[in-house]
Amino acid sequence: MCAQTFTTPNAGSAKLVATVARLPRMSSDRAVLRVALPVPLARLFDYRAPGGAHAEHAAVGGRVRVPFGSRELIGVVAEVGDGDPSARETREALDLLDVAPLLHGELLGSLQWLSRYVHAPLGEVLATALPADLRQGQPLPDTHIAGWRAMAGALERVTRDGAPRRLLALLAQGALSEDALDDLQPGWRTAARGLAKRGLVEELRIDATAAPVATQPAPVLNDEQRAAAEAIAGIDGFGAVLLDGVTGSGKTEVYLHAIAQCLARGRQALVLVPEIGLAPQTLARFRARLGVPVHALHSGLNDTERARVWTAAWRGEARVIVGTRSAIFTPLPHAGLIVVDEEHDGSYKQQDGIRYHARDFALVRGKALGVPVVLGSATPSLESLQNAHAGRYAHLRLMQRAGNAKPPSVRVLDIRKRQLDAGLSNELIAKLEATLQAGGQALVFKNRRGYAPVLLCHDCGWSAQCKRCEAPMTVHAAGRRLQCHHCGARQPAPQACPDCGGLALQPQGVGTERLEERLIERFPDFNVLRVDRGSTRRRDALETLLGELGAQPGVLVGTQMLAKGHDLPNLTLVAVVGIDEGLFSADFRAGEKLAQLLIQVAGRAGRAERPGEVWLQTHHPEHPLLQTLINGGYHAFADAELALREAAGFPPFAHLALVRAEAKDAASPLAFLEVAKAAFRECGVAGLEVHGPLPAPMPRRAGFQRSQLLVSSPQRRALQAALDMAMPVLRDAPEARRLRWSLDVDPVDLY
DNA sequence: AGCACGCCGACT
DNA sequence: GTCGGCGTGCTC
Repeated sequence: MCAQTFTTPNAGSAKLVATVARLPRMSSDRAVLRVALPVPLARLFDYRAPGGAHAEHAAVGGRVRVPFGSRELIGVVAEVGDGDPSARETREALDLLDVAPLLHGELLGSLQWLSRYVHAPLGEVLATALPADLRQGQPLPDTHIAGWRAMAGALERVTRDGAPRRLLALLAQGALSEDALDDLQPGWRTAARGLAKRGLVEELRIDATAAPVATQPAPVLNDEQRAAAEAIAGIDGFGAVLLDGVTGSGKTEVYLHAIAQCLARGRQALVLVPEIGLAPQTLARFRARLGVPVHALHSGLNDTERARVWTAAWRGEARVIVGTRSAIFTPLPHAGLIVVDEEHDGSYKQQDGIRYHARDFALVRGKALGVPVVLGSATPSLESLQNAHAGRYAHLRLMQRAGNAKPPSVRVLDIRKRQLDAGLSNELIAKLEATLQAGGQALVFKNRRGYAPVLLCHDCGWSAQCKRCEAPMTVHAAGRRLQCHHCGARQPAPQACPDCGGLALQPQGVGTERLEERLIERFPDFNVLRVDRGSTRRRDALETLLGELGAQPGVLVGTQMLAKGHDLPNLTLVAVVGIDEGLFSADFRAGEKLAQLLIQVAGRAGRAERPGEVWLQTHHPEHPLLQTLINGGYHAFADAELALREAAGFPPFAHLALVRAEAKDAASPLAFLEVAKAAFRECGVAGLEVHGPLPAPMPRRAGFQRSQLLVSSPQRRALQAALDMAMPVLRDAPEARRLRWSLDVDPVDLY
C-alpha cells in the first residue's frame, strides 16, 4: 500500500488523487471504507482498511474482500470517507484486491446514476456491470493474445504426414494466434504440445493492440452516407444522432466510417448490436475493414474470455468492442464513439435483475464521456423519433438503397371467407410454387412456434392448459408433445380427452412446425427449412443452415429470428401470415412492434437486380395500421402513432414505472400493491397517476399469482421524485415480506 | 439474497 | 429423544 495505488494509466486517477487530498486532516484511523456489496440492501457498508492500512490508500472503485455476517463477499469501495472506524459494528476488511481502481471516473459515476435511476442498490448494479470472474474476485487476466510460432528449420525435421506436420506447415508461414489455429486446424493443441516438447514450436504472447489485421478498402460512400458521416465527424464532445436509414441504405458503412475516424484520433469505439446482429459475417466485415482487432462480447463467450475483453478495454488496449446489451458496461478510458445498432430492438432492455435499458444508458455514458452516440435503425423507436423531432437528437436520414434497388412491392391478401390449408390461402400456395419454379427463395413468416397453439377436444371443448400458468399449452412434435411457452413445462400429449375420454383431440391453429410439415408435403422437391428457437438452439446454427441452402430454391419458415441477420440475395418473396393477433393486442406498444417487424421482414426481399415482393395475408385488410404502413411507410405510421400516444398520455409523452408483485396466493400481492399505491398517493407529487393494482396480463405463471401497479407522470423528474419517496416505504413495508416484488422504471413490456 | 437462530412433527 | 420444516431478523 503506497503511492503506486494511484498510478493508474486511466483518466480518472487524477481526480481520485484530488478527492483523497481534499479529505480533512485527521488521524487516518478515523477514515472508513464505504463498500457497495452485492446484496439487495440499498446502502453502503463501512469497514476499516485491512491490516491496519490507512483507508485513504484504498482506491475508490477497487474491489475489496470483506466479512459480511457469517460469510465473505467481494464488494467495491464506493467512497473513502469520514466514518467511525471504532464503532462496535465496523469490522475490518480482509483484502484490497486492486492496486488501481477497476470502476472509477466516468464509469463509476454513470453506474451510480443508473443505481439511482432504476432504484436498485449500487452494489447490485456494480455486480451486474462487472464480468463474472472479476465480480468473484479473480485477478485481472492477461490481455495478451496467446499464439504459437515454429522454430527455424522445424518443418524439415518432421517428414511424416499428420497433425504435427500440418501444424508446422501453417506456422512456417508465420506465428498464428490460438484463435486462428482453432479455425485452421481444430484439435491442434495435442500436436502443439508434442512439438513443443521437441523444441520445434514455442508459445508466445502478442500484445492485442499490436496484432496486425489486413484492411480492405472502404467502398465509396453515396451522397447521403457521406453527409451522415461528415455530420457525425463534426460533433465535438457529446451529441446524439438518430441515423434513420431504410433497409439496404448502408448504415453499417456510416458506422464503419465514423469508427475509422474515431480510431484515427486514437480513441476507442463501442458498438452495441442485438444478439442476432453479432453474426460471424458482421464481425468479419468489421475486422476486415478497421485494421485493428475487433473484440466481440456476447453470450457465447465463457467467463475467462469476457473478463479478458473487459480488461483489455479497461487497459485501453481494445480499440473496438462490439457487443450485446451488457457490453454497455465496458470501461472506455479513451472513449471516442458509441454506436447502438437497431436501436429500436427490445433486447436492449434487461427484463430481470437490474432492469436497465442499454440504449438509454449508452446516451448517459456518451454524455458523461463527452462523445457522440449514434442510434441507428430502419424503424426507429417512437422514443427516439420524438427526441429527434424535439431537437434533442440530430436526425440523419438515409433514403437511398444500395444500387438504387426498389423497395419491395406489397400485396395485401384478404383471406376473409377463404379456405386455408395450414393457414395458407390457395393464392399464396400458388405464388410460393411459382417462386420456387422460377428458382427463387421464399420466406414464410409466422410469429408462433410449435405445431399448433392449442390442443382442443372436438367432442367436449376441453383444451390442454398448463397446470402452473393460466395459458394453453402449445402442441409440439407433430401433435405428440405439449409444451408451455411461459414456464417451459413439457409433457406427452394425451391420447384421449382427459375430460370426456373421447378421441377427437385436434391441434387448433397453426405454428411454424405445422407450416413446415405442410410445405414439405406440398413441395417435396424443394428445400423447406424451419428457423425458430426450437430448430436453431445453438449459436451459429442459423448460419450453418442458411450457408447450406446457399442460392438453391427453397422456402424458409420461421419466427422473428428470420427478420434480420444472414443475407439472402436470392430471396424474392416474403409471405407474412398470422399477424392478426398483433393488430388487436391490449399492449400499447403492440402496434409499434408489429410495424417494426413488418418493415424489417419485408426488407429482406429483393435486390437491385431482382425486386422483391411481400404478400401479407390478413382478415383485416382495412386495418389503419396496415393501411398507413403500406401507403405511407414507417414514418407515416410513426407520426400517426405518436399522435395517438400523445392524446392517450402514453410514452414517449409520459414516463412509466411498473411495480410487479407475485406470490403463491393471490391476496398478498394485492395487499402489498395497495400499500404501494397509498405510498405513491401520499408522496404528493403533482400530476402523478397510479393505476391498479391490476392482474398482470398473464395472471398466473409458473404457479405464482401476479399483479401489478402502474405509475405514470408526464415529467421524468416528477416520476423519479415519487419513486425516491415511495421506494423506502415499499422496502420496509411488512406486506413486502412474504412475496416477490420488483420495480421496473421505463418498462418496455407491461407484463 | 444468504444465513443463523428458533420453535414444532415423523424417524433411528 | 433427534433431524429438519421454513418463519423472522440481520448483515457495517
